[in-house]
Amino acid sequence: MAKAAVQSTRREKMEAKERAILDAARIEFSERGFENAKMSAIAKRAEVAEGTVYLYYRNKKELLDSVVAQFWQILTQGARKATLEHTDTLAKLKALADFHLFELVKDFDFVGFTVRTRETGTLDSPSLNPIRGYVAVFDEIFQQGVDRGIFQETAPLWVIRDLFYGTLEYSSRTLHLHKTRDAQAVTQHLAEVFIALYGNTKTANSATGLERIEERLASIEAKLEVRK
Amino acid sequence: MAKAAVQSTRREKMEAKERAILDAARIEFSERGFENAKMSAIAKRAEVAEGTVYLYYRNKKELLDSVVAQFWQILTQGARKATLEHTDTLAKLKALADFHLFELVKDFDFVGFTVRTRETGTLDSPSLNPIRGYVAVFDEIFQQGVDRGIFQETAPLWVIRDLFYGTLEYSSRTLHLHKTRDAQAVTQHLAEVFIALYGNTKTANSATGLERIEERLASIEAKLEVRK
DNA sequence: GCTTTTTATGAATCTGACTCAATATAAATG
DNA sequence: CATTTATATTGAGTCAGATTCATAAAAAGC
Repeated sequence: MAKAAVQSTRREKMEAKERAILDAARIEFSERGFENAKMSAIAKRAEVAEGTVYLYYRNKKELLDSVVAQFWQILTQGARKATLEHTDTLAKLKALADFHLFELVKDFDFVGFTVRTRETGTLDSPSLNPIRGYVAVFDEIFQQGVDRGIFQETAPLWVIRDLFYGTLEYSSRTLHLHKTRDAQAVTQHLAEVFIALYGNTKTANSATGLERIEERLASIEAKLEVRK
Repeated sequence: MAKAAVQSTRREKMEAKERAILDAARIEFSERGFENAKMSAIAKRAEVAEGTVYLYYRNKKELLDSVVAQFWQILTQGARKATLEHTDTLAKLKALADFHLFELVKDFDFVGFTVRTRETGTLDSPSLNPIRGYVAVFDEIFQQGVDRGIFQETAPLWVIRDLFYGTLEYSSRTLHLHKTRDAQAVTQHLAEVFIALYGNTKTANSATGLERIEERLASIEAKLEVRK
């Protein structure tokens, strides 16, 4: 009994230390960026010796990876929560877009180097997994829309997903640069894109059906044009 | 005369040296990435002493900024060239998308840290100007489409632009990770987005025989699908 | 030619990531 | 509880590489 208690205390101590280092790193990286973040400062913030950091993380880069992974995990939780508050698929999508964009702009400086990590990572890099979990949130919502018959997959899912996240991520940069611009304009527009492009005509009335036909015709014309 | 010749030779020498350093830096950064690029290696490649680099560029970061600026300038030239080969606005847009995506995927590792520079830069950072020049290419094409009456601005231009570049940039990451995926799927889809969303549908038809028309449309779409 | 100004050099400095021999702490054993 | 063994922590020392600066070379001015 006593033995178990001691052991768990030991493990807990180490876990607490690891968490302290990770928290310290997140703060340091956020405040200074990757280059200017000092391992010594992280160690001091976490109240451990410099060498101790290296017992938990192989090097600075790996520490960053862990911080980034944690960031995406927390983001995923938030996205799931924000999304569950709605039942309508389009409302869910809008909520996800709003949440995502808001978070990206809020933690902009931080997200900056999470992106870089993604870039330098290879396909099977473990640092990609949290991001996979995050994009899955979108996939599930869209799939639900298809199941419910209000969306149709007019393009490969990954293409649609990339349009969604790509637009939001890029927009977060411009919104960061131009504080006066309205984030709602982006998500609102994105919602319209989804209605116009993937909205299923079966549920529509005859008046919007006509518009859909015109769009489909235009789309076909474009395909023919491009193919030449 | 002799004096002028000497002066110009001198300036030319310095300009050549500056170019040599910039070229050396571009190669070194491309091959090793920012972190692993060594200033000493850049100096050696440019055949100057290490200290000389610092006469032309304040530090490593500023050297990177210059390389990035050059990159976007060259990209802008290429985009203009690719775009001028078409007269139809939609074809121009498609060409720009294809060019942009192709270049991003090709120089993916390099683009990686150009993005970071953008992120860390402020609104009036000079390193942003080349990117401004680049996005202007899109703006001009879209504006032309509006003038010609085939596009309508259903959202603020910056929102539309961000959707365009955001989708492409994000997709370039996906394409880089999944080599098997087809870039055409992205640009094709993007072209459809533009038709569906911003395409001007002035030419309305009477609502008679709606179902017959829809049947024929489905048939045509199916044929197109098969041809892929 | 000689003086002044500009440009180039690379050894020396400085910073910060990372290592490792020494030390402390906890668990196991008797 | 004392002792041995295993594990965790420390921080001074190493090392790589960016940046500086006293000195030298080259060019311009006179």
